[in-house]
Amino acid sequence: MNTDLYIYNSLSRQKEKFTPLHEGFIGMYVCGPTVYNDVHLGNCRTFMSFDMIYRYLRYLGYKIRYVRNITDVGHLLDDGEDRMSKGARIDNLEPMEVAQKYTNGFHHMMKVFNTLPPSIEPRATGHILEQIEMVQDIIDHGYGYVRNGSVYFDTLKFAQKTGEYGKLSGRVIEELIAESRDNLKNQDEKNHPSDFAIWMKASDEHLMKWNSPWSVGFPGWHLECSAMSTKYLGREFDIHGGGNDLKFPHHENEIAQNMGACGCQPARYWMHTNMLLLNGKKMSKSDGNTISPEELFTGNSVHVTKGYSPMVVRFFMLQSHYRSPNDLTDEALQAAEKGYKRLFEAIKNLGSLTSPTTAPTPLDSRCDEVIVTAFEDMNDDFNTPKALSRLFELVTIINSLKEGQVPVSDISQEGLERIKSAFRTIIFDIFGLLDEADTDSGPVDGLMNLIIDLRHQARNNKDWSTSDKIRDSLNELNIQIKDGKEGTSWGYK
RNA sequence: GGUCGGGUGGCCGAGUGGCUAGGCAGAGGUCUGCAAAACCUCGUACAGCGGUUCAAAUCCGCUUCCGACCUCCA
Repeated sequence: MNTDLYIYNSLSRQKEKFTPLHEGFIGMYVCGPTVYNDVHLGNCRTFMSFDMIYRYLRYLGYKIRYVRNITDVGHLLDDGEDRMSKGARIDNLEPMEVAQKYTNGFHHMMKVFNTLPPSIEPRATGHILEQIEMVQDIIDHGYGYVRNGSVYFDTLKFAQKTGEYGKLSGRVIEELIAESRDNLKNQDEKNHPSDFAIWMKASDEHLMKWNSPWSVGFPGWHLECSAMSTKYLGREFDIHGGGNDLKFPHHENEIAQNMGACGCQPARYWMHTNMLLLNGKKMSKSDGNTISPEELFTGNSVHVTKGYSPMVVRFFMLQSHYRSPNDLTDEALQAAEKGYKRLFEAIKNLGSLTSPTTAPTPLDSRCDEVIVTAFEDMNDDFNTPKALSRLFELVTIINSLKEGQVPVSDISQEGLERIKSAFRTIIFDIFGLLDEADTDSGPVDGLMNLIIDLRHQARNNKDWSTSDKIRDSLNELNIQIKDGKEGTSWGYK
């Protein structure tokens, strides 16, 4: 078995063997949400992807410091207004009240999707000092200049000296230079159009502002990630992640800031998740092509015919690779829902299986091979759809054993235990799925056993009208009766 | 316009020079009192046009369509 992990590195545009900076330890930084609005479903995909990655790295035995920030300042709109301030103005709230409200909502949604909390979740407003220090470092190294109280990053100088600007996003600095010839005159304070603010002087009516050596103002958006990743993970760390729409300018500028301040490329592996589409198009509020997590759960949207549970959504996302675009459609969700239920039904069946066989069997080796392959798929840049397909190969075997199409003695008890263990590890620990049907407690099981028993008696008496009435009435209640070789079981449809 | 990534069967979605992806839907069958469930079998596929090759969905070129970024965005 190939136990090396390969990760697609956006910087090199190829899969690379993963080697951490410090053996056994991983530092991972993921760009978190801007908390000025309810969390976007596409955002959820990104964080679920990195949750799966975090979980898999943990499974591999690494000790991980997973840092995911909360952006609560510095994110400018077209008109120059800060997102937080705008949210505050609209809702008539303190900026921090807005941040708290949507942070709470974000945390709730992350919990609903069963993502693990990061090790550290720093806020931009809690790290103003670190950001000011970084601006100073950048100025000291000659890559920042001050204009009217604002500080800009000198991309041209940085590009010429290091040759690094544009590497991640594929931008060519010569083109940026060429562009500048036309635009230079219109540039207010900047030397070059691609220069970006690392500190901005605040206007009087600006709500969120701090003292600095240059002005009363606020940090540029790209700066927080540079400052906080450096603070918690060091100048160099292993993995930096985010949505691929952040590649430029955000991540490109982050690299420039880190290099400008400390002289080194911050992350060894840059990982980018792809977009979530809705009906083949990008989600967009303005043209109505959008759906919120809540609407998806309740079915209260023109885009879906019914609600889909958080775990079905998570399963749906696992069915595509994190680097591929994923098209959310009602039909695809229905398919995912059935697949999810089939998988968890098999897990239930697996739990009830025991075998009298003690010696290894051919079926044992076949299953072992499938399991090994599933982990190899995960080692190949976290290929969850492929690993999932292996699991479904086992689902068929499990069901055959359960229903007697294949004698249970064909597999050994130890072989069964290995499948159980692999399922636990992959489905629950790595994929982060939960059994949503597993909420029954109290009298329901007892009642169902009683009903099934009565139906069994009716069937023995060939009283088909009674037995069918029980079956059909339960069916109307969304309870499905399953007559198997080993007796009758039931489940929610 | 520039940069990057895509177009795979009815739907979603892996694969990336010769070898079954998988899920859902469909057809036939086994089982069943009848069904359902489960299992078995089956089908149609690689956007189009050229080229390279013994061999291409996979590599190259062109065309076309879609998405992301270039301006706030996961």
